[in-house]
Amino acid sequence: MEDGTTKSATHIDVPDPGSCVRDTTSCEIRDLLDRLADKWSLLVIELLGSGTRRFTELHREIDEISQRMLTLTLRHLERDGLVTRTVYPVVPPRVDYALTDLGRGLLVAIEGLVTWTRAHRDEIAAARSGYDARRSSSG
Amino acid sequence: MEDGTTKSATHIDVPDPGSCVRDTTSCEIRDLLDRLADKWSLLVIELLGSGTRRFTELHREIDEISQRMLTLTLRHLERDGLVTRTVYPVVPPRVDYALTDLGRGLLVAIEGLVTWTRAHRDEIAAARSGYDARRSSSG
DNA sequence: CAGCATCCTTTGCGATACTG
DNA sequence: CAGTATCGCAAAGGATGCTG
Repeated sequence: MEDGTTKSATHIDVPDPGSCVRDTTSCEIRDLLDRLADKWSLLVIELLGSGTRRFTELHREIDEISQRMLTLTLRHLERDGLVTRTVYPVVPPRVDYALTDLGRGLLVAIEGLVTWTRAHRDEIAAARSGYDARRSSSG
Repeated sequence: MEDGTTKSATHIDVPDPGSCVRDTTSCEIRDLLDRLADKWSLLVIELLGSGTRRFTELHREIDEISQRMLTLTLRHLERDGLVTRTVYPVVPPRVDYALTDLGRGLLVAIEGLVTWTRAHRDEIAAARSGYDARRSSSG
């Protein structure tokens, strides 16, 4: 368990996600998803976008997250070079998390999507209602 | 199983994803993830970005996808108003899928992320190598 | 061709208890 | 405070077989 060869389910062992062979769009999207398409990464990035946080601060701000998933998410982001982890050798321990330049660049791209979502929420809701109505009434 | 009340695991029954109560960023991100953060949605949207496709064409172009997941993904996107599904009453059957205007708008936002990913692949790969090296050599 | 239904495996995640 | 280790469940997704 000391090296990366052994697969561990829960320990802080961040395996190489979908190392994609060919250089297709499919690959890039898979890459993107591996990095962001989990339950918490985007949210953590967004929060860190407004400034450095300690572990517990993040935990409080999200609070539906378990410490396990917060740790896992942060390690994942750290590994990808999106956030920095700074440990202060004090008691009680203090660890700060912040976005890197790379992470801030990604945040910008993410904001584009968030903005789009915000702008088109109603249209999507309407589409859903229409779809559901259509298939429950007749077919 | 005829209406939407019964939860079915595999049938084409697209339940309301995370209907979020409060109107926070957290909510919007959850919404965004519910729509895009599965294994195939982004890829399908990208493909349809270059033109209408039939079911089988999509299946061929992705080909690691199962028909089940392709169907599920398309229904999901259709329900959200991102793609249209056009059935031609011919034998053998023919069904065309295409992006809606809404879907094309989303595609633009997605392209931003894909572009970012493409531009920073190397940095991320380097960050990973560094991280892994650091933690396997000393700590 | 374009699905639907069923079974089964895998993965993600939460809950909980423990530690430097 | 900031984690780590283990357990267990639920949801996602794959494989296969059947149908109009």
